[in-house]
Amino acid sequence: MSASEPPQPLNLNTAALHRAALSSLSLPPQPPPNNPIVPSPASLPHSKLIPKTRFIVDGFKHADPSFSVSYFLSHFHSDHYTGLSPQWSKGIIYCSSITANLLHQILKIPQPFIYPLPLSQPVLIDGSEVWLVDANHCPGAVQFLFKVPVDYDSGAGTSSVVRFEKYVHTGDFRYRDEMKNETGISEFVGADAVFLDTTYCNPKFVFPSQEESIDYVVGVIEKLGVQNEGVIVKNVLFLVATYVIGKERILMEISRRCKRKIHVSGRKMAVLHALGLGESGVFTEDELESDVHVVGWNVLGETWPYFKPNFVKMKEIMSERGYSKVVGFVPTGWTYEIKRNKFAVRTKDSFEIHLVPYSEHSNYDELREYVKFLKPKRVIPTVGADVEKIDSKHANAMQKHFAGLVDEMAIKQEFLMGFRRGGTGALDVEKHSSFVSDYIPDQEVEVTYSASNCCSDVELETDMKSSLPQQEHASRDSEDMKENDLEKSVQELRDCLPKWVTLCQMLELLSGSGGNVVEAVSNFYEHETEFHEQVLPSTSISCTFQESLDNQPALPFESQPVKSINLAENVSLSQSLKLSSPGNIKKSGNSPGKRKRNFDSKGTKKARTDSTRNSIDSKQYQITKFFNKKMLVVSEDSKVEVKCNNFNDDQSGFPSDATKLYKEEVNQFIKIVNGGESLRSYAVTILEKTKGDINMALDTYYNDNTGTTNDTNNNFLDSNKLESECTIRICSVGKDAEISERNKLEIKSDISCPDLPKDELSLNYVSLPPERYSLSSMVGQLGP
DNA sequence: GCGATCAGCT
DNA sequence: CACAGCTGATCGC
Repeated sequence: MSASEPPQPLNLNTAALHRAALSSLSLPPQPPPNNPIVPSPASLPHSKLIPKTRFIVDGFKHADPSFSVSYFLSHFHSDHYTGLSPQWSKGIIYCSSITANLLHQILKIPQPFIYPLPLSQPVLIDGSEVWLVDANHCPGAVQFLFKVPVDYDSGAGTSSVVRFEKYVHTGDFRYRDEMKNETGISEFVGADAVFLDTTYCNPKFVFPSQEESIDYVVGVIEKLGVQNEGVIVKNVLFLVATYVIGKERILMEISRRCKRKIHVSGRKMAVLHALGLGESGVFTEDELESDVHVVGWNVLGETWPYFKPNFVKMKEIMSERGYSKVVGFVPTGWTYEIKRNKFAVRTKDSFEIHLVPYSEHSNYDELREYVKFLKPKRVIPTVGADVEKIDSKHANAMQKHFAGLVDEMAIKQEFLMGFRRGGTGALDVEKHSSFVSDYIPDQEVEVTYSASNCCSDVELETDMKSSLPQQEHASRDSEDMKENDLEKSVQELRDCLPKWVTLCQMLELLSGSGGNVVEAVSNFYEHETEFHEQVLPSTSISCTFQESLDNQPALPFESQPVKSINLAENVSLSQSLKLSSPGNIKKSGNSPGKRKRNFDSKGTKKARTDSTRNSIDSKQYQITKFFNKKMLVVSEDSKVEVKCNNFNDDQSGFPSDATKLYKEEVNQFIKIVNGGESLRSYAVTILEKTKGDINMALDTYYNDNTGTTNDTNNNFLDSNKLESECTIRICSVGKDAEISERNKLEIKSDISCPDLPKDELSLNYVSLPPERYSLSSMVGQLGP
C-alpha cells in the first residue's frame, strides 16, 4: 500500500462486497440482502444498531444477513466479537487494520469478509460517511463516527430534503484530550447520540492516569531489579499479569525504561506479531533472556470479587524458573485502595504482588469531559447491567450523569417539533420497520409523559410556556408534580447518587433544582466534594448498611409506573406500551432464555450456591437501598411500625460469633483497607452485616468511611438523630449558602407529605412513615 | 455433526 | 451486574 491519499473517499457497497466474498469462497449467494421489509433481529440490543442504518457494531451474536451484512468491530476483545468464528459468512466486518490482522491470524476469519479501514479518514459505506478514530483502548481499538443521510418529508408535498444524523460509537475507550483534535471529530459535536462505554461511569471508580501506574511499576522494578545486576543466577523474577490483547503499553514501557526484554509465551508472541510488535526486539520467547515474564491474567490470583493472591502458584513458578524472590504486578481496572492514594501490595514470604490500577476504560471525569465536548442529544450506554433492556434503569441513571452536558435544548425542541410534525423527529428509532404505526393518537399522551422524565415537568413546562399560548400552559396543573413526585424523585436520586448522600442533601438538591432530578444530579456532581464534606462530621449517621432484612420479600418500591421510560433512550412506543403491564415491572436477574440445566444436576457446586445467594442479596440490596435504614412494615391491622434495619435486633448474631465466623474475611478486610487492629471491631460489625461479603463491606467502607468510623455504635441509625441531623444540616446549609427566606419557604411548600400508597401491593412496604417524608416537621424547627 | 452454552480454569 | 479469555463437556437441534 502506498501512502498516496485518495482524492475521493472510498465508496463501498457492502452488499456487493459480501456477494464477492461469498463467491470467492464458493459459498452460495445469500437471498435478498437489505430487504426493506425485514426488521432488525429482536434480540439485537439497540446500543449495537446505528439508527436509520443497518450498521451493527460489535453485534455478531445476533447477526442476520437478511437484515444486515454491514458489521463493525470496534476492537479485538471476545465480549465484543462473540459470534464470530472461522465459519463466519454473514457479512462484511469493518474494523481497523490491526483488528483485521487479529481476526484473520488469531480467529481465522476468512479474509474476504474482513475489510480494514484507515484511521482518521472519511469512508463512504452504503451512503453513510464513516470515520474510524483511535479509542485509546487496546491495540487496534477504534471509535466509529457515522454521518447518516436521512430523507424526510418536509411536509410540503413531494420534495424530500436530505439532512444528516450523526452518531458516535465509542466502542470501549479511554478518553484523552487529544481526541478533541481528531480529524473530523468537530463535525460530530452536537451528534444525535453518543453510544458510550459506561464501564466506569460512576464516581466511585477512581483511578490514576496510565502514566502514574507505569511510573510505579517501573519504579518497583528499578528498585528491586538491582539485585539481579551482575549475578549469574538471577535473584528476583518479575511477573506481569496481562490478558491476550491490552495493556501492552506497560510492557513496552518496562522494556524501554528498565532496559530489559520481556518474556512472553509463544501464543502471546503470535498476538504481538499480529499487532506489529513482534519484531520490535522488546519481546522474547527465551525465558533466560529476561527477568520480566508475562503471565496469564489470573495466574497471580483471582481478582473477583476481591483480590485473592495465589502465592502457591507463584512459588511453583519461582522454583521452575530458578529464582529466589518473585514480584508480581496485577494491572487491574481499578482498586479500592487507590482512594487511599497508594498502590496496594500483598506480601508473603519472598513474594510480593502489586495491584496496579491501570484502566483502558474512561473514568467518570473523562466520560463527562467527552460528553461535555460532544454535546450530544443523547447518551446511550453500551455497557452495564441491562443495556439490552429498553427500560433499563441503568440507562436512566447514566443519562442523569450527563445532565447539563448533553444538548437538552435540542432534545426538547425536537420533541416539540415532533408534535407539530406528527412525530417523525430525530428521536424516532427505526427499531421496527413498522415503527410508523406506533404513532397512533392514543399514544401521544404517553409520549408526553415519557418526555417528562428527560426534561423535567418543570423544565418542559417552561419550554411550553414560551412556545404555547399562555392558557394552554395554565392548564397544566403544577400542583400535581409537587406531591406525588417527591418520593419518586428521591428514589431516583438514591439510584444515581453515592450512598453517603443524606436524605437532607437530596431534598436540598431537589429544592434547588425546582424538583428537577436531572438538574439535581448534575448539580450534585458539580459540587460533590462540598457535599461530601458536609457529611464528614456525621458520617456514621448517614452511612448506609442497606442490605435487606432477611426473609423480606423482594418487591417493595418497584411500583414504578410506565413513566420511568425515558424518551431519550430510543424507546419505540410499542415497546413502552408493553412495559405498562404490571407483569413486566419485576425483573429477574436471569434472562428467561437461560438454561435451567443446573436444577437437576446434583453436582451443583458450593460456589455456585453462594453466588446465587449473593446475587439475591445484591438484588435486595438494590431494592432496599431507598431510605436504606428503615423499612416500614404495615401490619395486617394497618398499624404502622418502624422496623429498624439494625443488627442489634438480631438475637442470633452476637459479635463473638461473628468474630469467629468471619475471621478470615475480617483479616482480609483489614488487609485490603490497610487498616490496623483498631479497625477490627468495625470490620467484624460490617462483615456481620454483609454476611461475610467482603466486597459489599468494602463498598460500604469506601463509600462511607471518612477515617473516623471506628465506633460501631455510630453506625446505626437512630431516627431521632436523623431528624436532628437533618435539622442541623438544613440550618447550617441555609446559613452558609445563604439560602434566602424565600428558598426556605420553597422547601416548606415543595416538600409535603405524599399520599399514602393506594394499592395493596405497596401498602405492605413503605419506605418511611409519612411524617418522615415531610420536611415540614424538620424545616419547622428552623425557627424564625 | 454443528453451534450455543456452561463449568472450570488460567 | 463488576477489567478477558480459553477449553472441553454437554445440550439441543
